[in-house]
Amino acid sequence: MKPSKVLMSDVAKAAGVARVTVSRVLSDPDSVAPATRAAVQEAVAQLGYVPNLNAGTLASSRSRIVGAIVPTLSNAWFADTMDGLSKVLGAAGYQLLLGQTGYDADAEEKLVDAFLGRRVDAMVLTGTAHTAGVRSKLQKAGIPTVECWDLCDDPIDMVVGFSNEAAGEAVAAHLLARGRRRFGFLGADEDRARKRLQGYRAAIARAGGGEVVTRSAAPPTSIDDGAAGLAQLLAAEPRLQAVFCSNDTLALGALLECRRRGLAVPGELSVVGFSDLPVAAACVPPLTTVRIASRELGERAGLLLARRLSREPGEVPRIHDIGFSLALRESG
Amino acid sequence: MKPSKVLMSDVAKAAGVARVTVSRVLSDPDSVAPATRAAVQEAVAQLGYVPNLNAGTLASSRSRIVGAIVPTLSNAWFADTMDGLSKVLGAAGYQLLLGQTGYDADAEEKLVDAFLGRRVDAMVLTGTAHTAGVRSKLQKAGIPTVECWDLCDDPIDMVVGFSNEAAGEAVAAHLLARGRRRFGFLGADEDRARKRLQGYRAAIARAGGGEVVTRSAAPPTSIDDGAAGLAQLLAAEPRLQAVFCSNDTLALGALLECRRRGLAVPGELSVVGFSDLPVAAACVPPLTTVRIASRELGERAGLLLARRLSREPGEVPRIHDIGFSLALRESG
DNA sequence: GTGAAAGCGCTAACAG
DNA sequence: CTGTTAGCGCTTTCAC
Repeated sequence: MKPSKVLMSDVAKAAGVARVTVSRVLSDPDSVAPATRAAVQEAVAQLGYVPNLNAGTLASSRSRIVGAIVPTLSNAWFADTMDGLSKVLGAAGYQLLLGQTGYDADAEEKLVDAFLGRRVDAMVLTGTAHTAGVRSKLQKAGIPTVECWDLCDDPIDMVVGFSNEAAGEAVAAHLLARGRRRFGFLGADEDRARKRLQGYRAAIARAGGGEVVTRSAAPPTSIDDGAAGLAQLLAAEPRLQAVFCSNDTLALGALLECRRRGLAVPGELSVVGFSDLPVAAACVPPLTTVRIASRELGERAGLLLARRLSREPGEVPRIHDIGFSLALRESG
Repeated sequence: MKPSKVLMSDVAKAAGVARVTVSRVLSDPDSVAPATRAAVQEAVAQLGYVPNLNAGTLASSRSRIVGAIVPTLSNAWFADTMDGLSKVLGAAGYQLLLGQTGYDADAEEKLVDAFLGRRVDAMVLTGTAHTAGVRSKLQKAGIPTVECWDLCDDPIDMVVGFSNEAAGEAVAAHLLARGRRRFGFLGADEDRARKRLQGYRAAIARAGGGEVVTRSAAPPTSIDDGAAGLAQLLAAEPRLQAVFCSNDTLALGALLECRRRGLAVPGELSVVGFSDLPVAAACVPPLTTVRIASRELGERAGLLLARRLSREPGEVPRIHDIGFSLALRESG
């Protein structure tokens, strides 16, 4: 059976009014006289009327849908961001069209095309590295857009995130302060991880700290990647004193490998992660990591979009630094 | 600037054909003569035409969108299922409209209304416990629907999952075989966790195993809930020998609490989790848990829907048991 | 406060 | 293989 063939005109007839009136009751109840409104609402309930939102979208060119694109939902940090985003957007009456790129920039552009074809009212992207096409299409579309999980000077529209370079520097500074001298880095092979490495490396170089031994794995990275990566790092530099992992999953794997080898953490090796997953506080030893408020990041993005979409007074700033902090625990 | 005001008629004019022809080139290229097709494709590229999919949906009543509803994305198991679903659906040319209920059945019904209003081509729900309205609306809509993460005899349309009761029984059997006698259960306060408890309890009773001490927390549950819950369980029954947690997050918390108290696991207490998160194998001690192929579950759901949506020959079975297995590790 | 008319941009039939 | 004729079901003016 096809979707309830009850149309707005049926409701109108049942309530003894014109279609527009039904439409008004649905979208702006206060613009209709209480008695009329009640009659319409009853007819709607009686008939079980389900408005076809696509028709509405076509007529009004407002879809009440926002598109969001993440590399993968399997990384808890992105899932948390989407959780926050979806919650806020839902409360504001918007729905979430979600796509995954698998860390592929071309896949991202295809998703943008598809979402734009859907006439989404706004877009959320992950990161600030996109194809030229993504930038131009989004700018041409002129819809509110927020890029997440990083910062940059010339966002497509808005950015909400933190400086990945600065986070890397902060980790280096911390490790340096703890007296570590031989540094390693274990990363996912993607833009934001590379920026963390950049900051880390720069701060270490500035302090005269020598080379950073590096290994990276194709994202999405796993605990096993972390374990294997640490083994490689250790093979390349047996005297390694500290390793910064571009995410907590890798760090958990590194910790696991240390346990297997009987390598004392942080006694012989400091291990630092990134993003502060809940398990970071519960593992052995508790993981020192960079705390990112992933869910709040998504909520913030949602709030910004809701504000922009509501065409209310006031300019909305383009750059939103939500910062980060070091969660100092025992591993480093 | 509004979305590129290039219409299909503009493309048609530029290519010297009728609108339908453009439409055909876009939806079924082979149905158009090569020369015409090429001309149209060039015009599309030249003008940067972005078809308005909402207009198409309205005219054809096929949206190429599937709606999915989960309690929360913050639980890795649901996020993984959505990852698998989205991947498969994307490959089949469908997009994912995602909603979170926060474990609220009424919220679920509202989402169903909204999605149906969007004329989604199919729906994916979590669990088999829904309001009567959800059932009837979905059945009336007559779209392919799959319920996930559980099993039942009379699905709305299709189910793909496993028996939560049987999983609970299997855990009990395992613990019983290991000689445990005083059982506890730590659960999230939601349908599937309750079913796991049911099976667990039944199997224990059948073996003459006495009462099961129980504590539950409001979902989504955290590691802290697990730690606190174990403390409560121990307060109620200090001689506790085994605790089955309705998910790995709670189990991780329980493990943490044991460590704090110096309670030997599994020496003094067996701890068993559920879902087999990646960390389950990496924590200390490695967690015995019930392995659920969360991502494959989502892929399977996507495949079923794709098959049904493609109106190809062959009936599609309604009930799909993907099973579960015990991941026996050290904690229990 | 309510209604009438005129589309929104595309696809479904059916012709030719 | 291509074009013509009608809508899909709602919202938008602009009157009254």
